[in-house]
Amino acid sequence: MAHADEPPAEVRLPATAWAVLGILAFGEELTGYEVRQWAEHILRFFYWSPAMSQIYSELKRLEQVGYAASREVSGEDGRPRRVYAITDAGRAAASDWLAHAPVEPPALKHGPLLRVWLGHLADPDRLREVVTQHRDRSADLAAEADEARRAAAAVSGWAYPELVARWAVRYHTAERDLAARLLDDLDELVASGRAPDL
Amino acid sequence: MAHADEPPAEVRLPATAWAVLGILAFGEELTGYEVRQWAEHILRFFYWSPAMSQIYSELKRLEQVGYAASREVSGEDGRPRRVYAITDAGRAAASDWLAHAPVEPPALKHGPLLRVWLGHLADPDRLREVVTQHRDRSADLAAEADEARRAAAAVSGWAYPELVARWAVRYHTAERDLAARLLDDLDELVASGRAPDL
DNA sequence: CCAGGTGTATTCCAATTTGGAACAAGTGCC
DNA sequence: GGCACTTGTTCCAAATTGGAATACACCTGG
Repeated sequence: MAHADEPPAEVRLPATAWAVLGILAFGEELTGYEVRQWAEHILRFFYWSPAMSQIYSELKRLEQVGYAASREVSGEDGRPRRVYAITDAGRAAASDWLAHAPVEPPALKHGPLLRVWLGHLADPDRLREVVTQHRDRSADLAAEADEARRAAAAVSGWAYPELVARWAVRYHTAERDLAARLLDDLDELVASGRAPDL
Repeated sequence: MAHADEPPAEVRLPATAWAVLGILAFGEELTGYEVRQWAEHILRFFYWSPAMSQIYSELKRLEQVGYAASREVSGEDGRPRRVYAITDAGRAAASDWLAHAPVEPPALKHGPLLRVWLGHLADPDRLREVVTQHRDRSADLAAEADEARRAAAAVSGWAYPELVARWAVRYHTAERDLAARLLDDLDELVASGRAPDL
């Protein structure tokens, strides 16, 4: 039987919660809104952007379990806002999670590829359009990731985010190239006449 | 005011529903269980594997809106099972979706990278371990995708799935290489002594 | 000075999606 | 005959998402 003075059974949190706590772990006091902006800035290159509503509810949960603390402050405009900061317990829990939690494999939902997979139901020109769009979007993302990388490089203590941003540049560049090659394969398929009709 | 003989307002379905309908669109009558297996086989390389429960509920919904039809048959073992097939309306709706629905950008949740991003909270050896694991898993996935590619190549009419499988091989190979480079960057960071402490 | 747009900040809700367990019945192995 | 495994299906609670709604402050133009 478990006795009472064991370390409190680790609270099991979804990855999203850790991502939010991770943002706080960079040390600033942030509002939910600002957490959202950080997520948009960096996280989005490798980890979807959670909905506002989810960020706010995660912050509340983090506070409930003692990993974050909030206080009400009034901004320059006099409006009250609630800022959150990570606690020591939160930092410890995050470290523990990093050290011990099993790592989920990357989850990918690739809309453009799903379309190609069902290519037999579509017009070849439409497929080209879908893949072209994806290629261009990937190129844009790579450029944006590179800006994020430069921004991270300018901040001391952001060596890891910089590394991740460098990875993100390469990732989205690879996506661009993969899309370009897919486009070639698509053209070749159509040219060869082996494309199943719709 | 809309009049009654317009084409029925397109039912708005989540992408998952289209993926399931897409599996049926390859023409076979399948049980929910078999749909699941197909998803495991191919879809997983570029589109998460939905939960069993979700597949069954999507099938029911597809039947409700008339995109799929089911009948009860008894298998070789005499047990009753419900098989689903796509209808003409379903095929038309899928084509229409392919042709007109806006394409969601790929959604990625990269657990391993999230860990690296929070590297300042972790032991460098642990980070190496996480990334190494990811690199090896990617290599495995690339090999498995290559098998799927060969399987698809053997079936006539599967030109598009084959194309997608080829893309998947390249994608997971790229992931493997990206992980390897990240590992190098990690080592370099630690060697340079610029790694923020935990 | 008031309307309207934009940025900050937060909350609420319905629908989606997930994970997991539970149930059931056949098959193959020892 | 017992046991594990595969096929096949259902149910439920929880997590997650998206979207809209609500404020208030600031700025711009008429």
